[in-house]
Amino acid sequence: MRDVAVRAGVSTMTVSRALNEPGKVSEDMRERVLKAVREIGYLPNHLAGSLSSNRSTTIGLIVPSIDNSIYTQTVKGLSEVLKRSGFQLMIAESGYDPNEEEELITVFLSHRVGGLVLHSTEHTPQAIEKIRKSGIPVVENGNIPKEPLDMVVSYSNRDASYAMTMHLGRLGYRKIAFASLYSVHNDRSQDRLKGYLAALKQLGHEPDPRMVLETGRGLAAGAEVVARVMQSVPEVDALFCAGEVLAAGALFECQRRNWSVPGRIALASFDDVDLLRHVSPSITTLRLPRYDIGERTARILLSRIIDGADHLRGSVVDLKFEVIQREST
Amino acid sequence: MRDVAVRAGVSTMTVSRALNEPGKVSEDMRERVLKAVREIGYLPNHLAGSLSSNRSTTIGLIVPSIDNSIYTQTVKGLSEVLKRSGFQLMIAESGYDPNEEEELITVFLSHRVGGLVLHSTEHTPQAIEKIRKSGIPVVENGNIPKEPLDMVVSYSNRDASYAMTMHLGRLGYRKIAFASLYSVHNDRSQDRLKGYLAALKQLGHEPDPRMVLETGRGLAAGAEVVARVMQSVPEVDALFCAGEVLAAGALFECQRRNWSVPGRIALASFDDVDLLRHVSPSITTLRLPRYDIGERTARILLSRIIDGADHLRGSVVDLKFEVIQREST
DNA sequence: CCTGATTTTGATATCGGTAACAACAGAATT
DNA sequence: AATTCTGTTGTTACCGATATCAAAATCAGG
Repeated sequence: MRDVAVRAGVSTMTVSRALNEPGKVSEDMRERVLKAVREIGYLPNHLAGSLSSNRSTTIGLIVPSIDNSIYTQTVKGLSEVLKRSGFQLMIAESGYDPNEEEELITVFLSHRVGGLVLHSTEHTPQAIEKIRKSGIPVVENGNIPKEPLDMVVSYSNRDASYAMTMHLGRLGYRKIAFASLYSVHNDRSQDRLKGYLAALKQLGHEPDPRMVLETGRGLAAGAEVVARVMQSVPEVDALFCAGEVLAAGALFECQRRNWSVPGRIALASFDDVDLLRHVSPSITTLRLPRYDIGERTARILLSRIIDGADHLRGSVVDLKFEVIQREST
Repeated sequence: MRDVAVRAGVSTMTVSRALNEPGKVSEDMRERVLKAVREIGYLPNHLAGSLSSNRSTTIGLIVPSIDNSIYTQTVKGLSEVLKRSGFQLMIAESGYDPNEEEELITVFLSHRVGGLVLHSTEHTPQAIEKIRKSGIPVVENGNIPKEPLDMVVSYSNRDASYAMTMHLGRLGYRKIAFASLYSVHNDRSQDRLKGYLAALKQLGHEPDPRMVLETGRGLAAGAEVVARVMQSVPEVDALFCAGEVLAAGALFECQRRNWSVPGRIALASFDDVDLLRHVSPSITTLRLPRYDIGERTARILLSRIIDGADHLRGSVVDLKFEVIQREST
């Protein structure tokens, strides 16, 4: 930058202003500086800028697992909005482990990120303490927690699960089984279970532990889960797979075993992934606002950082979801 | 840091050393500093550190599209290795646009990343110039380009496509159609086509423009493409879908139309995604070293950055792939 | 116990910018 | 014409660390 200043015959301060606050510099001065910048091929040093101004255009994002197709839409929404404002995204994965998350939060704070996006809503006390102390804005967006850290942009896992279970009940299914991902350190799973149980109660169905299952991710897990429940509770007439592509895996297994869907057993899913629409029978599912979550998260974060919109502190955005009735129920 | 130094009754330099070069500081001194760090809850400022030392622990990654399941495995491999060495990942998406890529490269260079990972292998001359000038190590990993920018960790799209086409030929298919993603600004697609054509030549088949198709991403695109080729070339007996889940989409379409697979038409795919294994018939495909690419990329980059392994400059790592024969061919 | 070698610690400049305020010019006000 | 205001540019200090070299402390050998 010194070089640019010399070449343009001005002070570094003027160069800085010409580049970052064009309004505060005269027209021809700006021209002169930009010319020098071009001639020298000058690249501003963002580290120095952030350090000096104590402002950062980097946002830290922590997801449980990068290779989970579910989050990618949210990341895309985040990324697109942030990019438009010249912000960068630093991404790391916590592996569903709060301690690991804490570690990553520490690293991100060290990097002086301007904001933090956490998919998980379960954090260690130390992590919470550190974030509080740092004072940077945070958005949680995997769920709507009881005690938000700061801001929240999400849908309610409990409500969505409740809605789908009620939907199945209204369609006349009497023995509705429920499968979710493992619920340790995963309050999304826990809340989905709560929604399911609340709906059963509302429907007047008796909950049956044999019809509440947990499993891993992937098509194989879905296959396993439908086989397990058919075996232990033959009279089951519907299975709500509250996780990723479990329902598709279940469907493939049903086809292999010649269990008609939805005749013998109905299947419902969580999340509107492409696959569920294209199998036959197509699978009833919930459409969740994955992309919107990312977009809104970015917007609200930018408002806080750029506009200093302090009234947004602690705000909770509960985005809507939708039950999509298809052939499998 | 000043606070820590005061509290421990030493200079900031000693604090810095105690934290970053423990070997250069006496045992009890280190203890005293660490104690002060804990008491104060001191978080090092990474920006200041990088600025001062002119070293960076941030790696920039540019992928064409974040929501592409194909890349997530690679990102995971990268992420895991980098995390272990205390490096961070900055991710952005170029939207398959070299100009956008150039812009992002500029931003990353401004952030003084320690290394760059590019999935695309097509860059603007200015982008190349800037990277050269910056002197940071770069890895390309979407393909093996003719003229690498620096290092390459990838598999050969051409070779993989060739291998699958030859596989189909050896199985006895005579009319092998080929579908890929749009090839503008996508040399992966272009190379896959080259591999296909080379194999046809080798097999002594006549290439037929009606059997070479391009389409978008997703299951619907796969469905469309199989319908299109069956319509225009009824005697086609195999379709090699060289992109993502196209083959699965094609399979679903075949099932809807009652075209038996592989009886009426055989299907082959690119990339070993879970889905292809679980449909029936299961789909013949290529297993590509997606995770390994990320891992190796990270390793080679770290060698260059940490160990200054200059002999690695310009090295090309061609990772192996594998044809997986399944029921669909 | 002294000398020279080796650690260990500290002082100072610097990395590349921006904040805050000062200086100056020309325009507007009186 | 003197005064005030406004807009533009410059000066200086500092952001929070590390590099570099100097100083002090420790150690070994004679």
